Parts: sequence; structure tokens; C-alpha cells
Amino acid sequence: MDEAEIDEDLPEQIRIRRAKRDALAGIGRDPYPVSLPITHSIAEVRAAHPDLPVDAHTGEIVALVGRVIFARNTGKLCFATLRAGDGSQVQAMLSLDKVGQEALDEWKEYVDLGDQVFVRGEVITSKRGELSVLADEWRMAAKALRPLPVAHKPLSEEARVRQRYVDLIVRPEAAQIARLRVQVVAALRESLTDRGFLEIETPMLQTQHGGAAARPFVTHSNALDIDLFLRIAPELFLKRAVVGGLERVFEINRNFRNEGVDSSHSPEFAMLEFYQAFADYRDMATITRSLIQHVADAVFGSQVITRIDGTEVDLSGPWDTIDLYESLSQAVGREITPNTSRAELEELCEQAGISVAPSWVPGKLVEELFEHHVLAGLQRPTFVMDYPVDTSPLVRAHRDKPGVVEKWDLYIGGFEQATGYSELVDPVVQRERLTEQAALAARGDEEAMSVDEDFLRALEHGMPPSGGVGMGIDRLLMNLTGSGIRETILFPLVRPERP
RNA sequence: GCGCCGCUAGCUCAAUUGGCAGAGCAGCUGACUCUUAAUCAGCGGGUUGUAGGUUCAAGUCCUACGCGGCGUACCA
Repeated sequence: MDEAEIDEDLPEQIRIRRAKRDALAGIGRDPYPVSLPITHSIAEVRAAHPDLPVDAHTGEIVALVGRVIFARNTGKLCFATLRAGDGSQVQAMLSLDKVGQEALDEWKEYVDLGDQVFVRGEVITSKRGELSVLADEWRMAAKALRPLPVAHKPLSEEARVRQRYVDLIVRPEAAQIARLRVQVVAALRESLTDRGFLEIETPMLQTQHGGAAARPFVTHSNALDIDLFLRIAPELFLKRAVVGGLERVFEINRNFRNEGVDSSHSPEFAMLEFYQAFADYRDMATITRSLIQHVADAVFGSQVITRIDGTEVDLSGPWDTIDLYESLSQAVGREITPNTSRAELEELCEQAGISVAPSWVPGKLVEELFEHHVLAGLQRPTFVMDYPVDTSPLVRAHRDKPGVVEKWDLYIGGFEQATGYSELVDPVVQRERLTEQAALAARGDEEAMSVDEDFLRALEHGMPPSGGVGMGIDRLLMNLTGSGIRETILFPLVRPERP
């Protein structure tokens, strides 16, 4: 296809903008100049003049760049609202008096919504009081070839996700969430570092499938000629570090799980995991609560947060703690224990309308029943304590209660926000558990872990009693902002568009 | 995976029983020196997701496929 044919296919608005780009170049105005003599950011100008009276002249000359998001042209006076990436805005004014006929005509001819423009001039306020730069000069900073979507109608969710660059321009909340995420992660790092935790990086490409119950993505190393797994969790490597004497470690990084995609699940998601030697799951619950509360204080200045969607979430105070088996027993009006028979659990599942897969272990049935009967009521932050042993192969047995492990799940806003363990450190017991997992895998359970001999060898060198926590970063953002997971991840995975 | 709903102009949406494919914003031309989603006058812009089928006639009905949303299952 030659260029003329391509031009034929382009939508009218893009053809016109291309022509403007070419025309600018034709009159010696670079539509994409390599540098511009900028003196101020829009935010700086705003901050320097917080409350000027109407029709004020400051005498201060500034030169700045912003994207044109609204334009109002009259015969001899043009207005444009310029927005910077941080969301700050200022009005540009071009009057015939100041810029002259030629510059004014060029402005009207070549500037479209979405263009980034440079203006230099005096900081003033208009007769309606709007903070403005009264230009004595303007230049194109970057000509946009595509029209901006309508600013007053919400972009469709698909367009927001597929073209986040546009979403970030037209929807301030999108940029707000992106910036919030950075602050949240920084606050977590600061908190953990202050407690003596070392941030370490462990393999994303792993030769064994372990650390969580999930189906992995598989890839291949040409050099080694072996299949590799994108990690589903960093757990087994962080524990190796603890064995080696790095007694407080954490990692904030991506995990990959080849599973469902919905409003709270993404195939790649960010996770904080941290491990502390000589701590147990109760200590880890305390730390987790103060981490999240510190994030709230640091980012929002309060533990009671008004979210972007207007709803409120209260993260303050001590959080509720409930026992998994006790709360379930209460909810179903019958005592459920780790000894409750599989038949009885299946019957309860049937009554609750839960379809039971034959591969499910009894602990899985208990967790399903718990989610069905108890979970819906959990809006306030709540630690759910003491899980079945057969669904938690990396957790140590409870010190008092037979049949359960020292594990909690933290629920906030109705979904799981974090999980914490007293880690299983006995290499003999760990080997038994992993061997059971491998047997499940051999029977076709694609989520079951394999027997990681190197990990077991590490444990055989003696791992101190330790607590560990995994916390979803995207989900923390969801709880703090009230958004779906695809809004908290800047560029979530989407199926490619067809050519 | 399964089920339901959707896909129409650059963007957001409408189109009655199957009967001429429309609006707002954006764009183009013109007017306007204080606008704020500026206003006024005029004008363009469409392979209705793709491929088939039924019909005198399909945006609308049927089939397949693609993409998306929601629900459900698995998972954090």
C-alpha cells in the first residue's frame, strides 16, 4: 500500500491533523521541537499565585508547556486550558495586541485539542478571575495527530484500559491512582526498612513450581534447554534467604498466575512478601496491621479514608479477629472441626449450593463453606485465624489445636488482602507435605506444588522459627481507592486488538 | 470453561413492528478582544465488529467467528 492509499483510509480528523503537522513544518515551525525554553511548570505558576484578584497583572514572565484540553477562540482573543501531567491546569490567553496577527492566525489554524503547546508571557488573571498566561509568544511543543475523546463523557472501560495514555490525559483519577500507587509502595518500603527488613530480589524464572497453589505460566530457556516457570510466589527463595541468616527480608515484585481474569484477579500482579525470624503469625498480624495503617497515614494523613468513589473505609483501631472453625460453626448452627467427616462437609456444601469437585480435600470444603457463610459479612478489616492443614502445605501445625495450622487471612472490604503464617521449618514434615503435593500433581492437580529438593536441603540446614506474610499490592490499592484491579494496574493484560 | 448482554461517525450514545443510519461533543468554513463543556450561522464525516444466510428490503432476524462487559467456576 503506498502513502496515498494510506491517506485515503485515514479518518478525516487524522488526515486534517497530519496536514497541519506538515504545514507547520512547511512554514518553518517544527511540530516536534527538540527543546523549549521552559521556565516554570504549571503547578509552580499556580502555587506562586494562589489568590490573585480579578483582572490582575503580576509583571512576572513565565514560559511553560501544557496540553490543550479546551479551546475557546474569538476573533482577536483566544483562550485555551492547558493541563500538565500532574493534573495542574492554567489558562493560556492569546490576544491580537500581544502576539500580533500572524501568530494569532497560526494559533487558530494549527492548534487542536490534545496538542502540547508552549506559551511565554505574563502571569495575569482574566476579567473572570481565571489564572492565565497572557502570551507574547507561542510554539507547538508536540502536535497531536489523533483527536482527544470527549472530555465530558466517560471513556468506555475497554478504551481506558487499552489506551491508558489517553485515559491518563482525560481522566484525572487515572493519573491519581498511578501516583497513589507509587506513594503506597514507598510507604510500605519505608515502614519495612525502618523495622530492619532488607529488600531483596529473588528469581522470577524458576525451575520448580512452588510457593503457592496456582497454575503457572511455562516458558523455555534456549541456553539451558529446560522449561521454566514464571514464579507464582517468591516464598521459597525468601525462606532460603532466612536460612542463610538474612533474618528479616522482603520483596515487592510481580507474580504470575495462569488463572482467571476478573475484577479482582490479574494474571500478573504485584505482591509484597516479608519474613521475620523469631516471629510467629500473631506477630506478623500485628506488623501487617501497622504497615497498612502507616500507609494510610503517610498517603492520606488519616486511617479513615474517603476513597475516589466517595465511599469510606475505616482502617483504624485494632482489627477484629475471628476463628475460622468457630465462626463457621456459629454460622451453620452445628459444630465444625478438623475432625468433621468429609461426608458431613459435602452435605453442608450441597445445602449451601456449592458444587464440590471430587479432587477437593476436606480443608478445601471447609474454606468454601466459610467463604459462603461468613465472608459476605466481613467489610471491616478482619483476621481469620487457624486454617485447615491440608490446604496449607507450607505452614506449621498449630501449637495447641490439632488439625489446623497457624495461618491467618486478612479480609478487607470483602476480599482477601493478605495472608500470614507461622512458617513450617521442620524439614521432615515439610518433605511429607510436599510429597503429598507432588502426589496431587501426579493425579492431575495443576495447582499442586512439586518437591523442591534444594528448598528442602536449605531447611535441613536449620531455618529459625519465622513468620511470613504475603500481601497483594494491587488489592491494597483497590481497598484504598475503591477501584477495580484493572484501574490499579497501569497497563493490565488485555487480549490484542485484531489488525 | 460455561451462560447472558453488547459491538453504529474521532469519542459518548440513539435509531419504534425488518422500511431513507441520527444526535451531542470533536472536525471544516465564516463571525466574534474576557471565554470556562464559549456563542452564532453554514458544511462535511458511516463497509453499523468480521464472514455468511433469510428477505422485495437487515443496524434490527438466523449461523459461525472476533473483541468486550457482567454472572458463574478456579485463584490472591
